[in-house]
Amino acid sequence: MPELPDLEVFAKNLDKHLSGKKLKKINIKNKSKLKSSTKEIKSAIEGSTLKKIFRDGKELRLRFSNSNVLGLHMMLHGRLNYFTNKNEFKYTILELIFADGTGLALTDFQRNARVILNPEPSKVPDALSKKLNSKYLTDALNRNAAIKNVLLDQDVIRGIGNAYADEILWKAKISPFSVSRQIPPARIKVLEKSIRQVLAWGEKEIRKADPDIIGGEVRDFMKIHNPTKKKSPTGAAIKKKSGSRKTYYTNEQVLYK
DNA sequence: AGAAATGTTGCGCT
DNA sequence: AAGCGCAACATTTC
Repeated sequence: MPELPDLEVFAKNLDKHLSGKKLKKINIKNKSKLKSSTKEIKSAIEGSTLKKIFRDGKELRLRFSNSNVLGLHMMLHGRLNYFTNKNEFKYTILELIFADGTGLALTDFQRNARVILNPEPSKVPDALSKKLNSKYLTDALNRNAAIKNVLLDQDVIRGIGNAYADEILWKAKISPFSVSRQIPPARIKVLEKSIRQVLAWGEKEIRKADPDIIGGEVRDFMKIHNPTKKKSPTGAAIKKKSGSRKTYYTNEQVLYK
């Protein structure tokens, strides 16, 4: 269940481990969520050398020497696993086998992880991109939706998920239920900073906890979106609101409405 | 042992 | 008619 900081660490670790290797074979074990045909994917990248693995929004991308790109979206439960010789993981969606024998398997017990050949470039800024400046945010927030929903909207900003949205809003001292249009300009600037700071902090904490991680999750360092904590670092009681996703917040956050 | 978790899509209600 | 909330996806982990 990775969010942006997790994916950022995975991408860097995978890149270090796999870049420069030649892809010998790709086996697609589950086609249910596939947009392109197996044949198209195989002919696009088999025999090509992996140049770079990076993150874009909530996707991992593998770019090959012939410029073809394989996008991987983990959805809720997808994970990546290395193997040698034989892939014995359950729920495999696809496996990549490199010329030196290294294997990488994408697994998902829910079978929702997605594989996309040559994903369309998006105009929506990534949460860590420079295009996400105060002007963009001010325009994007000019609507009546709750601010948390705006942060989670991948058509507004790509990469923020449920847990980090709570952390970001606590840091910015904005209630998740604030009407985004009512947030004053000075607060929007604080929000902009908080997005970058919280995501960078998450990445650092994940790497500290598990330097070589390429799958799964590290969450226990979270200050607010954390079921084991009762109080924020500044001593306010953490409240929870259930919905389709749980929201954690405190009274330290101002409700603009 | 039952609830909670995570992202996206699509639908229905207001 | 924008915005919200819910169900579904299916299993693991606590």
